[in-house]
Amino acid sequence: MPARSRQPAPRAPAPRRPGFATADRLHSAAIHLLRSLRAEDSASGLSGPRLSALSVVVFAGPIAMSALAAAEQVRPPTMTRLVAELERRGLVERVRDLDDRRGVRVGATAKGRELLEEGRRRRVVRLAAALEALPAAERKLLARAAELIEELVKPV
Amino acid sequence: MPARSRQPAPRAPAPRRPGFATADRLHSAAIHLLRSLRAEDSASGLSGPRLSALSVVVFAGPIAMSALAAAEQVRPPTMTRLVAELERRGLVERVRDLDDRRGVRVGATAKGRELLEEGRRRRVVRLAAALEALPAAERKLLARAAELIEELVKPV
DNA sequence: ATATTTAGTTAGCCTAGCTAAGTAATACTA
DNA sequence: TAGTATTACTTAGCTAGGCTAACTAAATAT
Repeated sequence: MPARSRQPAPRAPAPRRPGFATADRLHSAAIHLLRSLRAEDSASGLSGPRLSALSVVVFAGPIAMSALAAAEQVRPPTMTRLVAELERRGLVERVRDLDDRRGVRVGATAKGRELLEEGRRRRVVRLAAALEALPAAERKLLARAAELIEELVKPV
Repeated sequence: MPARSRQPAPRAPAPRRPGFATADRLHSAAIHLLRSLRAEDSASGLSGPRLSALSVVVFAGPIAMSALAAAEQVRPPTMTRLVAELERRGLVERVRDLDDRRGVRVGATAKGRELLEEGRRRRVVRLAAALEALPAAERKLLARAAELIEELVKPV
């Protein structure tokens, strides 16, 4: 389904499976949650794909182009271009791999790391602020829900 | 933060607010959940933006171009092009507004409605299948979490 | 030594976003 | 009521981000 649809999807006419209605609600909630946080990203000055690629570089340390492309689910030429732009902005560095000189290792610069951390903090702080309005029990419930979702998704 | 990052974001070094850690986990979980379902969309033969626009047309009935653009958070010219393509494929129809003949009403065709419903069903069925592996109590917890999230997000 | 495979890049195409400018219809106002 | 301003949408033309195909260089296998 569309990652950016504005309205909740029309409810299923006949939920044939036990978890169908729950799945539908959870799905919509995830869409709406991420949409509401996305607004924070514009402050970074990076587009979604660039920010996403940077986050993998920061998280996964110096990483090969091919691995980075796979992580971002794009083809190598797309990643070549994204990394070229991040490098131009001084957010990442490309270093020839000494063991295999066909290869390249992409690593984050201090500037790249800082930019990413600020952006992530903005998103999460915004969500955390909303969570503070909830009773502790409901925050707890959401934390547990997050765990369950990660487990559901992991094997897929 | 990037909507499509592959890994969980690095954990916060010092969660200064009560809900910070929960916010961080929930945020990652939502990203991972939607990413895992996105694979189902390719079966529709429509790109994300086209599918998303179609879903609004199906859900919000015959709708003005400007309203559709606003719903999708894009500018009118972008929507003109998306709708032109959906129309070419026989998924929507554009009808001149009789009351205000500057305007256009975009409505879904039967074909468009069917295509959308199939796609949504694929996504939700996939998630529902995963949910069935959980005890009823945990499914219940997730349903409640979805409600809480919708409320958190609504006023934003 | 040569052939094959692998890692990345370059070239060139399409889709999706944008702004600016144009057209046609409506609404205001003097 | 003539004329101006506003509104709804489209067209033109730009950039970014996705793709495949084809190239270069290095490593590996025969």
